[in-house]
Amino acid sequence: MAPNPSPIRLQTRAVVRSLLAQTAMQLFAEKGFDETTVDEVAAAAGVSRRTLFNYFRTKEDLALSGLSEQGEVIAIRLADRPGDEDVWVSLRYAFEVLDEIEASPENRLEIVSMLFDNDSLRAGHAEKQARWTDLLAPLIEPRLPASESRGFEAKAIVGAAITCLQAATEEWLRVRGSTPLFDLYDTAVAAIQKSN
Amino acid sequence: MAPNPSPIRLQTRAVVRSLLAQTAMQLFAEKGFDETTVDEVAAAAGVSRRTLFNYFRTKEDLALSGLSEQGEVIAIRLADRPGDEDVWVSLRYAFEVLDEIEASPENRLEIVSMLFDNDSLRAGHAEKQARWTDLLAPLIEPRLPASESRGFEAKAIVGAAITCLQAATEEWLRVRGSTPLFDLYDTAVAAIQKSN
DNA sequence: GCACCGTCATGCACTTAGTGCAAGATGCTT
DNA sequence: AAGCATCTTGCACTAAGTGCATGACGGTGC
Repeated sequence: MAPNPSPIRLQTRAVVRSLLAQTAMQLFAEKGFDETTVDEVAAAAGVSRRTLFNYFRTKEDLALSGLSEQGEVIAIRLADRPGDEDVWVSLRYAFEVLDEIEASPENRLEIVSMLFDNDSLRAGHAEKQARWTDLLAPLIEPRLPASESRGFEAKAIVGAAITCLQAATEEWLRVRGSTPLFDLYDTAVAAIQKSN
Repeated sequence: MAPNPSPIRLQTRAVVRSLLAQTAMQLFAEKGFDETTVDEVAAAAGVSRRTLFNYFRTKEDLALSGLSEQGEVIAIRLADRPGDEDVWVSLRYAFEVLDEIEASPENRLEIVSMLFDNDSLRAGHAEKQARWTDLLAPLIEPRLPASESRGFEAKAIVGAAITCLQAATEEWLRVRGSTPLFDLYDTAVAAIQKSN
C-alpha cells in the first residue's frame, strides 16, 4: 500500500492542507458556513473541487480539522506534566494551551460563534473534542490507582474534563467573552466535584 | 401563522412521525444506516420522499428522533425526585428510565452499535444527548446553593453526568453488554468525583 | 348537495455534498 | 531520457435536502 509515503510528500501535503483550511475558514467567517459552497472554497484556494475532497473528507472537516491538531498539542502538553500531579490539575494545564494556540481574541469569538451556529457543525465540534479522550486518557490512566476498570475510569475523567471545557466555552460564548474561559472552566470543575 | 395547529392534527402527526421513525430504524438495523437511502425508507413506509422530509429535517433525525423524546422522559422523572435529594442521585434515578424505555435488550446492543458506527450519527447522538442538558439543568439549578453562577454550575453538573452516561454506553458497547450499563455509570461517576 | 377553507401529500426541478474512475500533469530516481 | 509513483483534474453519477405548484382530503357553512 504505502510502505514509504515519502517524508517530503507528507510535509507538503500538510502545508497544502493547512492553507486550504485557512482559505475555507476565511470564507466561512465572511459568509457563514452554510452559505459557502465547497466550490467557492476550491475556487478561492485555486484548486479543483475534486482536489479539495482529496485533502478533506467532508466540508465539515474544513472547519474542524484544527480541532484534531489541538487535541494532539494538548496531549503533548499533558505528557509533560509530572506524573504525581493531580490529574485534574494536569488536565487544566494541558487545556490552557488553547489560550496560546487560538487565533487573535477577536477572531476567536467569531470562530466559536460559527461553530455553534450550525447544527452538524456543533455536533462535529463536540465529537472531535470528545475524541480527544482517546488521546488523553492513556496518558492519565497510569496515574490512577490500580483497578480492573482503570482504563475506563481514565476515560470518564478526561471526558468529564472536556465536558467542563465545552460547558465553559458555551457559557463564554453566551457572555460574549466577558469572563475568561478558564475562570468558567474552574467554576465548572468545582461544581461537578463538590460532594454536595 | 399557526394560531390553532388543531389538537387532533398534532396527534396524528406525532403518530405518523413515530411510525416513520420505526420503519426507518427497521431498515437501518437490517442494512445499516449508510447503506439505506431515504427513498427506500419512504417506499417502505408507503409515503413519498418529499413527505418523509416533511416529518424529519434530515435522514439523521430519522435515527435520532427517539433521543429527544428520551430526554423529555428523563426530565419528567427528574422533576419527580425530592428536592432535597443529592443531585447526582436524582440524575441517576432519572437516567435509569432508559432501562425501561429502550427496546428489548438484544435490539439495544444492535441499535447502539449502529449509532456508533457512523461518524455523523455518533456526533448527532452525542449532540442530542448534550441537549438534554437544556432540559435537565433548569430542574436541578434550584437545588444548588445560591450563587451568581448557579445556572452555569447546573449545566456543568448535568453535562458531566451525561458524559458519564455516554462513557458508560461506549464501554458497555465495547464489552458487548457483559456489564450492566448502570454499573459502568456508577464507576464513571465515582471516578470523576474522587478527590484523588 | 355544493362551494369554501386550510392542511397535507406529492411530483418535479434544482442545488449541493460526496464518490469512482480514468486521463494527464508533475517531479523524483536511475 | 525513460520509468515510476503521486497529485491534480474533469466527468459522470448517487444521494441528501429545498422550493414551488398542484391536487387530494376532510370538515364548515349554506
